[in-house]
Amino acid sequence: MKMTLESIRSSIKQAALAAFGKDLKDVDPSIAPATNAAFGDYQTNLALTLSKPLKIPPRAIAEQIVSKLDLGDVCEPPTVAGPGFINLKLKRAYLESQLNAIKSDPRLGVPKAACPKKVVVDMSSPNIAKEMHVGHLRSTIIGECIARVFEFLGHDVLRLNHVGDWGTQFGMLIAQLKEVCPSALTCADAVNLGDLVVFYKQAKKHFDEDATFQERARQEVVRLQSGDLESVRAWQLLCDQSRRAFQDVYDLLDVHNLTERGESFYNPMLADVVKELEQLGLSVEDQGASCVFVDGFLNEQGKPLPLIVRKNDGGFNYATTDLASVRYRVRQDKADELIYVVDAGQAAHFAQVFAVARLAGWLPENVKVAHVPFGVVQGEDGKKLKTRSGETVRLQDLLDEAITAARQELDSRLEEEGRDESVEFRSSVARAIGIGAVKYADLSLNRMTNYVFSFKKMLSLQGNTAPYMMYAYVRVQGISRKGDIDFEHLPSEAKIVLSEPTELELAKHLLRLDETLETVAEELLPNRICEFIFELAQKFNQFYESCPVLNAGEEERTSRLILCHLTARAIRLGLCLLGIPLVERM
RNA sequence: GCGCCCGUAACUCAGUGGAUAGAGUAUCCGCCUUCUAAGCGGACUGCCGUUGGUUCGAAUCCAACCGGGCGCGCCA
Repeated sequence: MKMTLESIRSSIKQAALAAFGKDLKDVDPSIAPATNAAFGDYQTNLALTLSKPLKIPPRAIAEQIVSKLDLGDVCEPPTVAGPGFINLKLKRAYLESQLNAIKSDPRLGVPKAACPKKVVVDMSSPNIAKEMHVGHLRSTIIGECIARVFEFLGHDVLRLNHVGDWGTQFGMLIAQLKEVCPSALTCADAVNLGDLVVFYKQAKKHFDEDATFQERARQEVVRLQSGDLESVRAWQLLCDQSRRAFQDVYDLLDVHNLTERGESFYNPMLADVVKELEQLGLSVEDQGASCVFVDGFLNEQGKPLPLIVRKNDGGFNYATTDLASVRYRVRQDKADELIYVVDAGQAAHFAQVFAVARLAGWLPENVKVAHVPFGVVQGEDGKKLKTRSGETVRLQDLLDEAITAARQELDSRLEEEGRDESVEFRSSVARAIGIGAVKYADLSLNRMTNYVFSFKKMLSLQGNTAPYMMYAYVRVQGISRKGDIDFEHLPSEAKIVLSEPTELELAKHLLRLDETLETVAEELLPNRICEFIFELAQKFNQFYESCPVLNAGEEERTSRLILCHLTARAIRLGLCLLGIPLVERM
């Protein structure tokens, strides 16, 4: 359908040139979807924009453009409305031919990128020896969705997990374990992640209360950082233990190909990052720390705010690591686009890091960089989500609970409908619905807004939810079972014929998939995909309601079967890009 | 104090320069002898936080203010 937009654009532009001459050769034809279906399918407000520079009333401009306009077989004759809108309506025959063209296209008419890019997506980033929580959920699933969209568009995507696996807290933890649970430092599986979290909390308390323990913790940091074999081995065990717990969550969320490159990965580069900044004359010593000052960043006294790249104790911090990551991803990974899916609270930090990276020349102008921020997940009280007792909610528990709730819902519905289904069926459907509901509830909102986490809402199976989408898909599969239809092997000469209004609506929507995905890749907003498939599911249900499929006359029957199949494929693709599982029956 | 984000229907949210501002939920009224009613149709609901400004045109851009969230020099 991109072809459609392109061809309309160029037609409008040619008409404008023909009517008003070469001054308009750089004009943007500003084609937009119609604001109201009654006006047609697309509109342009070009005449209103041109009125002032041309000193001609907009309506007259619109009429002159229309008189020169040749839209061939694509649109009905254009009309001028209101103050000077030009309304365009796609021809039925054109829609039919477009659908006939995409029905045998595995990509549903979405072209691959002409210039594939290397895209690095920084996502998830949990901390070793800590539980994953809802903040990681957002980063993980938003990042995964963005990664899948770029991949589908033909780009080369590298998903990176910037885990928190380094820093002073490990000294604390190791010192504590030496005292209370030395086996954890020498053998695998002596403790699980839950135990580690407890030890971590003990360590923190101990650290705050006991000066001699503080000293021991610091020595452990030094030993670890100097590469002491025993310390490194202990650290690796801790990391492995956490990694296994993370993997359970990733499996549940269907996240794969996530390359772990934690903070420790960048250790060997940090000194050089700082050195290069010095050589470039970008950093200065201030209160014993090495700092880079960039215009426009101020602290609470209104004084210039530094980006500290080496602390006064000689150690490096996360700014150094993040700078190293930018440099490495451009130099070694040869990235064309860097995406950091990190909560909105880090916006200032990333702005500063990117600014310094630009100054240092590590981020050339042709490399795009984007911090993809997202809002906080709140509890019913409007504060950051916590359990009743004030603890962080474990992501694993949250997902388990969603599956359990979905299972209860399913069981009671099956009983109501008098259906007898196997345990395997029940668990796999409950899992798909539970996980799908949590993901969809998150991805369907604009990622910038904070949202209130509510099982009741996200598992409610009505409205703009994953199950609604799954249900539309299941309905199509139901047709296939009932009519013994093999969608993959419909007669190749079969043609789409559109007659009913709901068929036309569904057809037009199906043809807008590529515009949608292009927008998602530009704006990095997964909720646009949700919006697209939600409207698709709605239009399908309307069609399903008013157009019999299996009982229709022969030409219509096959045409509608194709329409059903295209819808199912589009929903499947949309959900797949969102990372949401699908079921054939539910 | 400074910076960033947010403020749209009773509720949860779409909507970043165009025509009468849209969905879902909730509420109410209809529709199952016909492919799964987790559905469809209809009704109801709005000083788009406030006040100014820019513009032919503003929920959208600018300024100030009010209310909420987050961040702001050695944690990451």
